[in-house]
Amino acid sequence: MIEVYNTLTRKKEEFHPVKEGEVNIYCCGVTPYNHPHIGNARPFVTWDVIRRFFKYKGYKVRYVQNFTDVDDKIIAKANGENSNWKEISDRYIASYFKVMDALNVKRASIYPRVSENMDDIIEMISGLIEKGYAYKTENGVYYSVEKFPSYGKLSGRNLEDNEAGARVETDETKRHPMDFALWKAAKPGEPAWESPFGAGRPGWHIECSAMSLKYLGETFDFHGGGSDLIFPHHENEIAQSEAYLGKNTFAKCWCHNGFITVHEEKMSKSKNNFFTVDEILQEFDGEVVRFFILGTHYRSPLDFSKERLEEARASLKRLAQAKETGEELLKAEGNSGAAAEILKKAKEYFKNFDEAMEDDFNTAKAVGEMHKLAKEINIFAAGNFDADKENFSEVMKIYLQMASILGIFESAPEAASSKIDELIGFILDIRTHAKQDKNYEIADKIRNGLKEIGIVVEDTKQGVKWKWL
RNA sequence: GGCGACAUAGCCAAGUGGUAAGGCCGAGGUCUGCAAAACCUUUAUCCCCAGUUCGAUUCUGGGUGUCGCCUCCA
Repeated sequence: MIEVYNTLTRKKEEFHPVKEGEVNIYCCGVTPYNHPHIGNARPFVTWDVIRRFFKYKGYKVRYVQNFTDVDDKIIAKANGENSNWKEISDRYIASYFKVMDALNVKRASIYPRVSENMDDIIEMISGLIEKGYAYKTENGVYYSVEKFPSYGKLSGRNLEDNEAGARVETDETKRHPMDFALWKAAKPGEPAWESPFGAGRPGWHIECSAMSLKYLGETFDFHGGGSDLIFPHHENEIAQSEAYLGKNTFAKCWCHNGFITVHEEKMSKSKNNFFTVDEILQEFDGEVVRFFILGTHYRSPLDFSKERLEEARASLKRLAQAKETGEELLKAEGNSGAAAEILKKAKEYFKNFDEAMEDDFNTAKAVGEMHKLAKEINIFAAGNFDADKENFSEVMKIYLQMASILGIFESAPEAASSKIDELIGFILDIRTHAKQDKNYEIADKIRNGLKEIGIVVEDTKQGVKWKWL
């Protein structure tokens, strides 16, 4: 039984998939206006492990992560360096992928961008206006929070509380201070798209509602992101989506990770106390950074420092050493040492590991169980120059299964192979979910690209398969 | 001011109504010509007070402290 903490209900809930055998996840991605810092990376490493775990459990996982590629900060940055929003967002999206590859984060099923989903966003805004949840002003289109009675249910606020703390700067054209922009009317020097309510660009929150609906449907299993997104971003997403759909069937479970802090203070771009992943990678392996993040439960705060990273490195090294020791023992001649006892222990530790992961993805405990097995492997290897191969290779399989769920110790071929799997999955996904013919073209493009590097993709009744030429 | 989270060994970090996983550092040891590396052994009564209970670190109430959200933010 998998239990996951739901921010909406403030308790752990039993997981039951919306669709049998599938897990559908939407995680808010980045606004690409800068290189990702370690705090940005946390949710993606977290969800990467969650995805791996569900996959291990036999689920088909569809994971959608957006790029907010049209945004105030991107525009500001572009204007600052005499560039344009597209160039800026492409640059930092590339940087994002580079960093995620270094952290061994698997690619999402799809990375929708605001600029590529404008029609769906506009359609949703139109719907909200028609249903009376939104209104037009000279500045754009606003969502009327007073029309949505359960506004505040995720963050545990009510409109009065918010008013008390509302900032001084108010927009006179809004009906309520908490009303938020769905569409911002075009301004000189800013990119704009045509719409029935005038040229302009989307507000921040509507994109995630529109794109999650488009790629995951009306109800899906998990919606994730950093806990700073609870209010207002996710609160607003709920208001938009549920008002638009006319029912409260949006994300079933809301998951929020804690922050990475520096000297016990939240790391953020505005506080200028951040460390980009790039600069950390100068000194530490991506695997170490990943392991550092997994050493603490995802909902707890995690204080960043060089000392913590060094600790993570030492701890990870111990695990790596045990892997080598075990593998060497397997290669050794002979087949006499009895490994039945250690296999029994390995199974027990794996059960603990699995239960830890089932309990709100407790990676910190899971890592502890892996260490216990590492120690057993070391002790066993010290006393047996020739092991009972059959049982001991089972032990090592269990050990590597733990590693694979955590996403560590993946050799280059394994990583490449898993990347190919992702791409194939992506093709399959497009075929299943595509609305537009254009998407089939993309699938064919990927297929042809793979062929160029020697991989043949075949359609079968069981799905899409691949092999080396 | 409103809402919320957290408080476990030198450091980091799990966890449970019946006397506390794991890691790092330190100490001792094995091995080695010495050293290093590696491995083994070893280190706590859980912020304070009151209550519930046969029994609380774990539940309840109160305090203290730290952090976060309420403004862009993963």
